[in-house]
Amino acid sequence: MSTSNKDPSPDRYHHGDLRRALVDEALVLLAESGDGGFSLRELARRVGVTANASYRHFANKDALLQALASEGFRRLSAAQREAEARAEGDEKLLAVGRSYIRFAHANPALFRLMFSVIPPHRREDELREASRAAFETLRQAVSRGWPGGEPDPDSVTRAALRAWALVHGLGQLLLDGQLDWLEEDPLGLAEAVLADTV
Amino acid sequence: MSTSNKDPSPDRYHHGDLRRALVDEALVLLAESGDGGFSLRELARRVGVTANASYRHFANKDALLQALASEGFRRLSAAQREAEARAEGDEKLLAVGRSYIRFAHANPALFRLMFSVIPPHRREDELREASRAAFETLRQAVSRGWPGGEPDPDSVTRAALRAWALVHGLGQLLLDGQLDWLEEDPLGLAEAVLADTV
DNA sequence: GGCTTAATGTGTATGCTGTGAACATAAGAT
DNA sequence: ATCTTATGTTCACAGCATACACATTAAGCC
Repeated sequence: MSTSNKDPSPDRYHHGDLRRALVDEALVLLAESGDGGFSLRELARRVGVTANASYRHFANKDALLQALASEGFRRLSAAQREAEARAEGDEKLLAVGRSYIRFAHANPALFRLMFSVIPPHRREDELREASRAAFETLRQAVSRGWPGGEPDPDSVTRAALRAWALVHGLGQLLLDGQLDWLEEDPLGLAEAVLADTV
Repeated sequence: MSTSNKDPSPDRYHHGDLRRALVDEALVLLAESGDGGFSLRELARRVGVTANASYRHFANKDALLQALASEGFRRLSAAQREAEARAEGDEKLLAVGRSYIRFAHANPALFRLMFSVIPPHRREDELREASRAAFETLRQAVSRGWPGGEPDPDSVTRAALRAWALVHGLGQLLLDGQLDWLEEDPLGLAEAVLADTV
């Protein structure tokens, strides 16, 4: 399992696949630092390269963050699809909502990056597409869970929006620590409120 | 309209009431800068004082932010009470929810500061009390809107949590720009989804 | 009035950050 | 072998939070 397809010897001037190494380590660093303490310099230090080396692969810090956020949306989308596939009948939509909350809980800094740090109007192509696909996954789940036949597309969108707002609110409260005050564990509380509502 | 109760002449070494001046201008600066671009130095520049002067009144940047967040919770609480008082009968609870969303919309950076920038476990006394009071306001509204008589306190708390999650999610999506894609104005869309749900 | 003392603002310095420009080195094509 | 392009390094700069020593002012006491 070498870090590159060219099996480079150590201590060479050129890294091999610095771009991938940066993204991989950035996901780790982001998880460790909360999104405040994430710096390009610290990232470069960890990868074992100069602070400015990353500028050969990303125009600036924001471009790196866009790549991370895109990766996040792809993983969220995958998690939602798996949850829907695994659950049975009426439980499917609830399972999709739960997977959203769990994703937030498992990846707090990445979640914030995806939704709050980079607002939609600053998304570049890759990120725009990845986020669109993630919402579409949710919308499809809502559509397939529709009671009775052949729903009107606008109604589906509206319902998906409503479902999104709920799980997003729960996820946000959860990872802002707004739910840790009682004996219950916060994640469990969030999931219980979701189950109550749906 | 002097800046102090002592009516100081201009250009004096001592400011008069620097602490209040800092808080007031900080709220303006916060609104202008989004919460990323808020710096103590810029704030000091605007108030016409050295960067370090603020350290006589606040231990550090975080202490200043705590004061701002506390002020935010007091205003949110007041907005919710007014909304409840102004509305009629069944509309009361919906009006409270709407006021929450409107507060977020009108004060995006302050809202983020209150809920995301300073997590509950880092709140100092003043802020802890102010935030507690704001949630209590919402809880009371839910309690008074209860159908039938004498609700069980735990049920009320659970229902308040559910209502909170919904309006918080809508507010968050709204001010993250996640709702500006269609013809409709985002605030209107958020309020419509709220009205659908309640 | 004249003195002391505490409150408050200033100056200077440190170590972090993102990022631009010039340069060095390596890899590939001809 | 030489030229070109990709990639990493060095140096430089401005802005940030913040610590420390100092200057200035206001307030209390005689």
